[in-house]
Amino acid sequence: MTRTKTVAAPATENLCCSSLTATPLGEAEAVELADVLGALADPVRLRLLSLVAAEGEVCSCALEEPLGKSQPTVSHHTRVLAAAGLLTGEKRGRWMWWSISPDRLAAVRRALGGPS
Amino acid sequence: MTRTKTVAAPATENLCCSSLTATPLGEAEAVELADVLGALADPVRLRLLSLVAAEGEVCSCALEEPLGKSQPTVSHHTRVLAAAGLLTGEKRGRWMWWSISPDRLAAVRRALGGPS
DNA sequence: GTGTTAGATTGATGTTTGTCGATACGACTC
DNA sequence: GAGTCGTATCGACAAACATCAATCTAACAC
Repeated sequence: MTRTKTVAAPATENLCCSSLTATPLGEAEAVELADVLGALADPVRLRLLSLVAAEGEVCSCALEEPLGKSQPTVSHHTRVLAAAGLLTGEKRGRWMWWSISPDRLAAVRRALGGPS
Repeated sequence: MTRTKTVAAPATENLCCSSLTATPLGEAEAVELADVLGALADPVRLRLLSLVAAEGEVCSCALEEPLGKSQPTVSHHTRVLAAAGLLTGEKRGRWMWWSISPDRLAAVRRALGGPS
């Protein structure tokens, strides 16, 4: 009956109150923000995010070819992005469907000194 | 007579036209953006940027203590940030003064899907 | 049940990165 | 000139990371 299971909890970070350009960043906040930015700081993951954003929702199997990476590598990258809260995965039958978490990306922009 | 010398060219990247949420990101654009994000994806560098942003202009020597890092390490991080175009250095006498390049940070936010 | 397929996990490997001690360079003072 | 002080660079080392082949798991079809 094609069960549905949501996966990859949005990590424990909240990323809510820090801003580069505002008050001096605390150690813990810096580590949090660096983690998310680290998830973004890879060309393959950026293109992956971009593909998902363009389609709205993408199956894992539809990522290997445009990215030119092996299946384990794609799985690794989706995992990293999901752990950073940037991607949300939902398993439907045999397929894993990914969509982006727009709030999370907005939080990163805000932490980078964007409009609150 | 205390010469002034500007240092650290803003790198060759322009980072002008790419946006994660718009059209699919090309390989080259992804690498460019990943480079800048990689420069940001470090807790020490984030705190360094934050310190500079708070003060407006900071001497290298005033960074070692609040960051808790050795002089070569601080020099390494300022170099990485300057190479990414996020920091601008100006040597005045024996001291190196750093300030942030706000345009660059704004470009990163835009590339991350912010308002154009 | 068997076979097939999509995805995750494991293990290994080569590369990159953060860190610091030692040293070299440049600007100043005397 | 000699000495001092702030930075940059070099070399080394450990930790983190991207990648893929091999394997395991889960969901289907028959």
